Amino acid sequence: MIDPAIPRLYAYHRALRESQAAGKTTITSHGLAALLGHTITSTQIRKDLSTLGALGRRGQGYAINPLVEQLAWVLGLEHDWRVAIVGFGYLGHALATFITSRESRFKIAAIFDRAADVIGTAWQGIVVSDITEMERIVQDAGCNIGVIAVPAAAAQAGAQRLASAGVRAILNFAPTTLHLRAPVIVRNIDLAGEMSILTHWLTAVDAADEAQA
Amino acid sequence: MIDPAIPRLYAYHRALRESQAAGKTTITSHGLAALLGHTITSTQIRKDLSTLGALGRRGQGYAINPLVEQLAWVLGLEHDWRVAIVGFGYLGHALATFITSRESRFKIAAIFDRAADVIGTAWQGIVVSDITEMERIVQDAGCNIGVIAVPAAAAQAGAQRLASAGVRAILNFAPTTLHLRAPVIVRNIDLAGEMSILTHWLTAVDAADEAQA
DNA sequence: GACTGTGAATACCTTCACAGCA
DNA sequence: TGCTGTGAAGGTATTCACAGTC
Repeated sequence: MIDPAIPRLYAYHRALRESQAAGKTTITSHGLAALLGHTITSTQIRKDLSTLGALGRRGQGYAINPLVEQLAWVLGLEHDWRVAIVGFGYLGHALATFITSRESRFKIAAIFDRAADVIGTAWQGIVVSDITEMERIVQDAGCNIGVIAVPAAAAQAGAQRLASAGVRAILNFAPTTLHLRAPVIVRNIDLAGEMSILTHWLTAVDAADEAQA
Repeated sequence: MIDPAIPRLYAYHRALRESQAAGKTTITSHGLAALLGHTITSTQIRKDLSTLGALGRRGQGYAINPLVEQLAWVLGLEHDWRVAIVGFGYLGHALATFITSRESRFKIAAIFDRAADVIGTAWQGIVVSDITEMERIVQDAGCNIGVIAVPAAAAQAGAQRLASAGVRAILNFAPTTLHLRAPVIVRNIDLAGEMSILTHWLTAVDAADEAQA
């Protein structure tokens, strides 16, 4: 469903923009790999970039500016995107701040919560609305991306409302599987799952150490 | 570096615990696939589970209880883990709540921030300390997992402090590449990167629609 | 000399197909 | 019959090796 190159392309985009900000104008595939902490090989980088067209100069490296532009284009970062946040607790709040501060192409266009004491308050000029009004407000605001930041129990209902309002891309922070039939892409960010990867690795390393001793 | 089966195993673990809570005692690979919204095939599930040992009964399915135990063991969820949170803004706060509420094996054992008005305040009995004191406090508290929830500019310094205090697993929410030489596993959760995957997909779908029209 | 671009080789992961059991 | 467990097949992503270019 999703090409594994895309997250890499985004990583390049980010690293290159940092280089750009630092005043660099060209970079080699090796240099980029170093910026990324050698989590990606230079060969991989060249393969990925070559699929975007031949943007490098043999013997020289890549010109950063056109590369950043090309990557932004492929990643869909040339449009503006309007984001609806569902759930405005600490997490929702953090995400709203994060999204707007980092990537100017993303605008928070609607915020929803269920708690009476949160509804009606405003954040950056956006009034928090009741979840039951989602369909109407999401459509009026023209949101095309939804972020689920509610507890697991409320996630499915929230996602359905987003989908029926026409949102086709959802970032889900609730630790539950969303069941949607519509053509919606869902990215799950499962904190506990990520923690498990760490704990698995830690125990695996410990076991290896003991076996060696 | 990390086996792609691990996130799946965690997904099984989660779904099975839900089944357990619902009073079920056995499940088939098909049933589990359905719980997961068919994001994983039943064949894949059987392959994964068979690597843990032959836990199923042919013709019957799997007994849930031993399976959950086995999965917890493989994932390292049998120990208790002590987590240090670096950065206690909205995000750090959200993560602290999330981690403790969800998985009883994870205890927040130390919290750090740089802002004077946050240092000294307490959360669930844990006093927020200055980042400069990290080495000592992390070691005293016996933290084995660190969570980076500070802005990108401060992430590298925080991670280095964690690593030098002996933390070997870091969950990084800052949108930057951490450069650590020690044997530390880092999982990056890059919100903007995830958003890019969505925007790429949305633009790709739009392009396909237009081509068809 | 240095670095890109890419066909070929490899390694990896997933799916298929079916044997084995209750 | 129903479902697991698994060798074999298939597909996909990564790495290698080197030709091509500045």
